[in-house]
Amino acid sequence: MKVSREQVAKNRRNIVEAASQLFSERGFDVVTIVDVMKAAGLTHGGFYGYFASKDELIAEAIAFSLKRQEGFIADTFADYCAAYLSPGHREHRAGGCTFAALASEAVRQAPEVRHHMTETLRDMVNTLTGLVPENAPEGRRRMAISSLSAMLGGLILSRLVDDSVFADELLNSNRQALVRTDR
Amino acid sequence: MKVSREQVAKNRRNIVEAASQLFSERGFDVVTIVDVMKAAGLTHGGFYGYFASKDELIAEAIAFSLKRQEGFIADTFADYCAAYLSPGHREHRAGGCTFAALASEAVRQAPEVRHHMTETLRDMVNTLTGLVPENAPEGRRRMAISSLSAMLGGLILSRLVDDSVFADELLNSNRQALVRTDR
DNA sequence: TGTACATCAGTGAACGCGCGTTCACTGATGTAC
DNA sequence: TGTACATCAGTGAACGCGCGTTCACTGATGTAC
Repeated sequence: MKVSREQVAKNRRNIVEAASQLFSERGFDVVTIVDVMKAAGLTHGGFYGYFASKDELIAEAIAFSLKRQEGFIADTFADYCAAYLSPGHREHRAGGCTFAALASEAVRQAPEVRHHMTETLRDMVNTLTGLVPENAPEGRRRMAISSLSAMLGGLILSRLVDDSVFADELLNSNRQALVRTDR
Repeated sequence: MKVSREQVAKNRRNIVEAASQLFSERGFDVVTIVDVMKAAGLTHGGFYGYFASKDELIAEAIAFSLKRQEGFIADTFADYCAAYLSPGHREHRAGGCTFAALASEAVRQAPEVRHHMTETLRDMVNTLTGLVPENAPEGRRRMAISSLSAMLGGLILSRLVDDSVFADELLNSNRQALVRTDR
């Protein structure tokens, strides 16, 4: 049955948001269109009224994930690191860092998706460059890049490891190493 | 047709090695058994004479990848970083670091696979702890963990980015940040 | 050492299943009068 | 404002395809004499 225009807009948002979360949690290949539509409260048949293909949904879902990620701001470098390297972030794959969630799979997506991720990463580096506690300006950007890399790697490893003590150590050691270089 | 015992052993090794490379390049879900068997010079029907399931192959292929990875040694911390953060490693997903290649997908594999990766990571941390240029012993382990995280994150981002200048910067900044902290 | 035969690794057709995708149909929406 | 009808979002059955997996068959291997 036909639904109202507002409902259509709402459904579209629900589909993209559900896809964004499910892809981040389980990956592009594992999550099916049936999964996404069910999570959005619809049946699979209606999908192609909104998107031309699963790939189109993937592109839009990643765009949504990246946009939400840009809303993540911190007042200080230490706050940024503490939030990124927190157990909460480790447990919350769906709403966390897109790069950490889809790290090794995103490389194989459409050029447009990779490009969008590249530009978002550029923004993140610039943002962090402004926060980094370092005097020399060219050292600041370098430190932003290395800090971001360490946080990403640390979070990924912490999620992978099956020993909770080791997992916590991976988070804490990275945080301590990053804030220790404050000077 | 039946083949000799040596050929059987050789075929098994070929299957595992082909799987290891293909999984690292393209991921577990994308690579099919037909792909693997073809790469090993066989047809798909023979697969189940060697393995009970695709999951069993995945476990063995990862074990192979991790074992090969353990053969990667460096004399100094700087050498280790330079080799890991090299353009060659970035381009060579198939034979490179398993953690970087399968970062976000390995989490969803069998507990046994995650456990194996955990123990290998532990070994890598210990190895690097011995190489790290730092006096305080408890600072050495922390530095090994943060360095490994930064290298992993840096390599993953460098592979993801669609701008080669930015990709190189991600590698170089990480390397410089790591060797600069030599003291 | 040579021969006869049982073994069994490899082949390729075939299976069931679940995926992405299509489509005829339904019935609420929203427009025209 | 009320009514009649065209529109079209959502449904669920159905499609083709490729996947993991099975199996009857083949013919080289390796063993028993």
